[in-house]
Amino acid sequence: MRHKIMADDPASKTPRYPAVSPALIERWDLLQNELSKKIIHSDTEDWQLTEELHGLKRVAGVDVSYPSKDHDSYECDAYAAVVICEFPTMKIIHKEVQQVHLPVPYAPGYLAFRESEPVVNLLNKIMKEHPSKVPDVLLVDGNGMLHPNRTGLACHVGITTEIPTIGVAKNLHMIDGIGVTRQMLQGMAAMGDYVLIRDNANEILGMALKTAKDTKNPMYISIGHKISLETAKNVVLKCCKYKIPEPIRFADNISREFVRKMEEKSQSQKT
DNA sequence: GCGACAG
DNA sequence: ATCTTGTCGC
Repeated sequence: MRHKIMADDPASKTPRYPAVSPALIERWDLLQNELSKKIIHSDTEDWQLTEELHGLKRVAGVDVSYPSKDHDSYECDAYAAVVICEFPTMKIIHKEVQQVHLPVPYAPGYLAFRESEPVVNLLNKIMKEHPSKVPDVLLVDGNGMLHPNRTGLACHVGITTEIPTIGVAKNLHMIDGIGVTRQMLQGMAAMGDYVLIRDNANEILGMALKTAKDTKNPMYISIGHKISLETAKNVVLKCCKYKIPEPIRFADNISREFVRKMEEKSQSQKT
């Protein structure tokens, strides 16, 4: 059962998010419950068979950045970016950036309905125009199975593109009251240390993973599609030079850069 | 009892 | 997600 979210609470003085209609939320829940049945929780690719990930050639990161003035409105324009890196060197071999229109707001638990379409479109473009550069695995900023309906953004993107995906979140999303306490994280000292996160039925949803030596907070990793959590952890660690895995960090930088340029341009047009 | 909630 | 300065440490 889901917790009530702030956007649905009319008594809230300062709603954190624009309201999404209950009817739409209901449809989204149904869609996610259907999608969750299609998730493949295990390794399906040859490169996933060894600890060294022999045969893994390309890892991509995706991100969407927003203009500061629009980020809290119902719909807005944004920039989506996909950066493909060579594995394991993390050298950028391809990037795609595109201005996109997002027709619905962010609502906790339903990020995919805002961001998955633009991301999938970019990946489709790559498959069509640069088939030799299609990534073997995709790191998605956000959650996979570590999600109220076990179907976060990474699952949506993985199922529609059929590319193995991993959810990589900087913050923990509240699920059925499950939190990660300081107590749970206190043993994590070295890069690669982790704590499994389970739901009330004791099913493993993901993990808190220490991805760099000098970070206080872990990253939250979960599977999206066509990969095991163990392999997902392995991929993420091998992509990390800093706290954020390189492909996501690059995609973040590039999409932000485009937002900045867009804002400068609209500013100069006013004057 | 209230509040917590990926980006 | 975005707004933002300095500051502590290797």
